[in-house]
Amino acid sequence: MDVREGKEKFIEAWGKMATEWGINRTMAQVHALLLISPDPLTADQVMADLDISRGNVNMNLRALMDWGLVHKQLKAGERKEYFFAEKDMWTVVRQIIIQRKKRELEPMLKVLDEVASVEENCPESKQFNEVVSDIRMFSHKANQTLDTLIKADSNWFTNIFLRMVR
Amino acid sequence: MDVREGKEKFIEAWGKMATEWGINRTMAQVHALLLISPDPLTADQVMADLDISRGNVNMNLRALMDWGLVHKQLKAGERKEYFFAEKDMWTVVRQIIIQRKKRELEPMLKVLDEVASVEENCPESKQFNEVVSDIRMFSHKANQTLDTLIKADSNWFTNIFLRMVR
DNA sequence: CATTGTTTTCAAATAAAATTGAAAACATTG
DNA sequence: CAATGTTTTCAATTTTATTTGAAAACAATG
Repeated sequence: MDVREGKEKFIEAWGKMATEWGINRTMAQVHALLLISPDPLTADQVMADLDISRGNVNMNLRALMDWGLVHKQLKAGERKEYFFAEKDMWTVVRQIIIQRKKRELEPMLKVLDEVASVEENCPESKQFNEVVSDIRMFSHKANQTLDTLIKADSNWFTNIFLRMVR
Repeated sequence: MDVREGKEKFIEAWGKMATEWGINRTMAQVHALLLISPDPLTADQVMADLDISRGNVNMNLRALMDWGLVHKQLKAGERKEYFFAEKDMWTVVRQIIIQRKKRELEPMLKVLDEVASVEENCPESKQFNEVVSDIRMFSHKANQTLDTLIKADSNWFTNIFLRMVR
């Protein structure tokens, strides 16, 4: 297979997977493009490569920087801004965990904690409390585990994987 | 807090979280409603409780059954069909892992394996192969780990959590 | 401080996804 | 097998999310 075909397939698959995980397809494609590019790219290059508008590129590059997955690089003597993606996969995954945890898991935990104070005086409230308590414990455990994961280094992560499949 | 308020908050939060994970909000709300209901519900009850159309209820109930999160119950002497959700959280999570792995991770692995055969003859293809190889290894490891998780029982899962945060 | 190159913004347009509702299909019953 | 209760389907509609593109803002340069 040649690089061009490989790149296309990869960018397409990365974008498709993203939509299944609630992430904008184009944002993921910009990310994929930068991931596999050996050098930083300008907004114009991304525009041309993915055939999308300047505004779209700008918005998605900013979003990717918010997620900590892409960084800006300024080249001496040039006015254009260059962008490159974090390439180390463990750092990428860690960054995604940090952001999704903060944006999604933590607000959910807050709601679960609030909602755990329902008084129990009928079958309806009994079932409700049981399920909420179950999900709540589960989520708090997941939260702790993710905190540990975030602090861990790449090797430790690999070790956990190995330990789990053993 | 009273049950009504608790239920509403929970259903809303569950639906919101779902959209952030690429799952239809209504599907998640139907799931939430059945999760916290002490008894199986008919399509009509779901319709009334969530104030959505019959067609919508039908489609989402079928989708939830596809995911293995909801089951049908037939009551003797009644023509209506009743639906109830799997309540055990570990089973719910396992079911979601099984389905998402099959629908998303495995196709992605297939693409990564295909695309790993790019010949390496320029900086572009070198960078491409490095990134793909990295993601590929990572994903295969994740896949193995998930297989182990799926086979594991609830206690084993708890133990892993505990082991990881220790 | 005007010119030029570049980035950012955001209202409007477009595209994608979800929902409705009425008709059709199906199933049970007498 | 007609009447009735129930589920399923799907074209049309509505809602939501994404994208565009042109104007405004910004920044560097002479």
